[in-house]
Amino acid sequence: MDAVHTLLMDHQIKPSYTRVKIFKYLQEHKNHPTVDEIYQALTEELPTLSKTTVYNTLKLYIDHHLVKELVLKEQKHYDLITTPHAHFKCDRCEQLFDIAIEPPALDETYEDAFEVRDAQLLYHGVCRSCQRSQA
Amino acid sequence: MDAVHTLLMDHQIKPSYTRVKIFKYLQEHKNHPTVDEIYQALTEELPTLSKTTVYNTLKLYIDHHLVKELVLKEQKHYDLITTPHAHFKCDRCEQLFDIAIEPPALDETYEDAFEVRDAQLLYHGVCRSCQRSQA
DNA sequence: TCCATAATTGTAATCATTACAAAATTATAA
DNA sequence: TTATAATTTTGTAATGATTACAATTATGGA
Ligand SMILES: [Mn+2]
Ligand SMILES: [Mn+2]
Ligand SMILES: [Zn+2]
Ligand SMILES: [Zn+2]
Repeated sequence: MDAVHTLLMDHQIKPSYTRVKIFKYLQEHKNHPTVDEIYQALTEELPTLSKTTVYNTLKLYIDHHLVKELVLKEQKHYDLITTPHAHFKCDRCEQLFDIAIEPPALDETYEDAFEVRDAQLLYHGVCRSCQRSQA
Repeated sequence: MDAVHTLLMDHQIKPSYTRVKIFKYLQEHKNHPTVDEIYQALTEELPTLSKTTVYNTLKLYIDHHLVKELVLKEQKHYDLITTPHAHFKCDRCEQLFDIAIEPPALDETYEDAFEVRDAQLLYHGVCRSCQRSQA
């Protein structure tokens, strides 16, 4: 038996050959690969693999909280307020709210490894009025 | 004299009619409008306005740190590590690094206004090796 | 007025993501 | 096994925001 098999089965996901391959690729490449990187890497071993399958499979894993999507950009928004603050985006109504929290500074561990020029802190969830307008 | 005029002039930006209009729109709409929203709102008053101009003008303001771009999504990346942590993205080499910082929790002020389901903390800048490979 | 420069426009290209229907595979039951 | 249903995978086309770029227009000084 395979650990990935049992993990997927625990989540009611049928461990098809392709799905297991994609999962194991993520296990062996923790450096936040893109869809294209996953596709390019696996297409040798799985010559009939399609990119849609990679998208579909990742969506499946994300829905089961087995994989996290790093959402780094989207339709851009513009803010005249250039002082540090955070934002909350409602996943229902798509509204964007200001949050008066500053992104934390990097501590000594990272201080000389990275020169930070900008930080973005984004919360996702459901805003109050959208919570109410549900049952 | 106009405050926007002088502000732009201070930044060596010629305060053309269009540029002033776009800037004032941002001043009067602080809710993080998109390019399309800006364009749609101004196209009545400026019938010959083009979206490219909106893009160009915003880029100009961003370069002068008069406007901040909210980068909320981009080519997606996938992370098998679903526990809270932050990321640093190098603007030169595009590499993505893990940072062992948890996004701060929302305090009482926001606690019952927003139901947070996810948080993303992203730092931008230049990584060590890219700093070195410069003069 | 003439000319150089800058600003603006419009269209086409790019490219990641999504939609969707067809094809292939797998599971289930007769 | 064979038929049938359900699921998985595929391939292509659509979407839509952003960018590239060349053409056009406006501006300001000589
Ligand atoms: Mn804001
Ligand atoms: Mn990570
Ligand atoms: Zn909402
Ligand atoms: Zn770098």
